Amino acid sequence: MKIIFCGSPIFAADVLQCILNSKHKVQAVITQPDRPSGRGLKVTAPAVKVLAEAHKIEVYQPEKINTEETIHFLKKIEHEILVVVAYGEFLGKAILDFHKYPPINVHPSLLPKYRGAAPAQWAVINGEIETGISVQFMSKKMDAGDIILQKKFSIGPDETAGELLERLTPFCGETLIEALDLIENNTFTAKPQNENNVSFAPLLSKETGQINWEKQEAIVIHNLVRGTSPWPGGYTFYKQKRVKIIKTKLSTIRKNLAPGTLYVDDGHYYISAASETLLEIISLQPEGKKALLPSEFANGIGGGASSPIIFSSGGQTDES
RNA sequence: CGCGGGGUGGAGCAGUCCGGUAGCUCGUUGGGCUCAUAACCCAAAGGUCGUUGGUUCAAAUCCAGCCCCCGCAA
Repeated sequence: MKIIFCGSPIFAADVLQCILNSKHKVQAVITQPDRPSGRGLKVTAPAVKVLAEAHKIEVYQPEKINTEETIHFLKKIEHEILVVVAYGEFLGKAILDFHKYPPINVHPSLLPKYRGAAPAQWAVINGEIETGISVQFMSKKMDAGDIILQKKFSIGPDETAGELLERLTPFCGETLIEALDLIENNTFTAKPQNENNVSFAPLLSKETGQINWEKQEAIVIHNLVRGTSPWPGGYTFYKQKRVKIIKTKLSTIRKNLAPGTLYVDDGHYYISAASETLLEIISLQPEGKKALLPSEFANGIGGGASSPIIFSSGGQTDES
C-alpha cells in the first residue's frame, strides 16, 4: 500500500524502518519541526526525519498539524492510508477523514488500557506483569479507535520502560505490517474497545520520577525507577544535590531505619523506604557525575564509617 | 551565545579561594593474625594532576585557548 507516515522520535523511526523493509511504500513523512534540544540547545532533527531523508522520502514538518496546509499537503501526495506512530500532537478529525482507508496507529499497550503518550512507562510504574501492542483505527478520541490486531507480552520483574519499549519495537513494526496486509486484502476485523476498562498513561513529567522514601515502599520505588528509565529517571537528593537512582533490585530484607538511609550489608547497598522495606541500589548518579556503583558513591563521601548517609525526598531547591 | 558541575595512582574523592613535601576511602600485590573470612593488623607498588601556551624563583593551584565527560533544561 501507499503510505504517508506520521511520527517523530526513535520509536517511530524504528517502526518506519520496518515498513521500509516491507512491500509497502512510504510516499511521504510528516514529522515535528526541528527543535532546539540537548545540551547547548542545538537544533536537532527528529529521528524520523533523519531516516526519511536517508531514503530520499519527502518530509513535511508543520509547526501545527491541524491546518488547511496539512490537508493540502496530504491531498497532493498519492496515498491510500495514513500511519501514525508517536507523532507528538493530536490529529484532528479534519486530518483523519478523507483517506481511502481510515488512518491506523500502533500503540504499545493492551488498549483500552494505557491510552496516551507513555503507555510502556506507566505499565511498568504500576507494576503490571504484562502489556502488549495494539493496532487501531484512529478515532477522534485519543487512542480510542477500533482494534485490528492485539498481541500480549510479559514484562520482566526488573525490566525498565526503555528496555520494554525497545523489545516491543520490532513487534510493533511487524504487527503494523500485518495490519496493513489485512487492510489491503480487506480481511480485517475491527473490534471496538471496551470503554469500561479504559485507563490512561499521560506524558511523564520530570516530577514523576521523584522518590519519596517516607511514603513509598521499596517495590513502589523499584517500579518507579524502572518505569521512568531512561527518562526522566528516578531521583532523590543528597545534601541538596540531585541524585538519580539508575538501577535497583527488590529485596526481601526488612530493617527499621530512618527512610532514605543508606544501609550496607554483605557488600550489598540498600536504601530504606516506607514500612521498613529496603531497596537494593545497583547504580546511582550524582548531579554532574557519571553513574556510580553505590560502593563508589559511599567511598567519595569521606570514608563514611561514622555518620550515616541519608537521602532526602524533599530537596527544597530554591535557587536563584 | 540557554543554565550549571566535573577531568588529580586502577575506582570514587580532598587539595585549587590564599601558588611552595601528592593526601583520603577503596581496590591491587606481598606479609601477618585467625579454625576461618569479603573481617582485622603491617608493608609495598602505582600519579605526564585532561591538553597547549602564559605569568612566576616556583603552578594541581593564578591567566588564556582547546579537548573530553556529565546534570538541568527541552
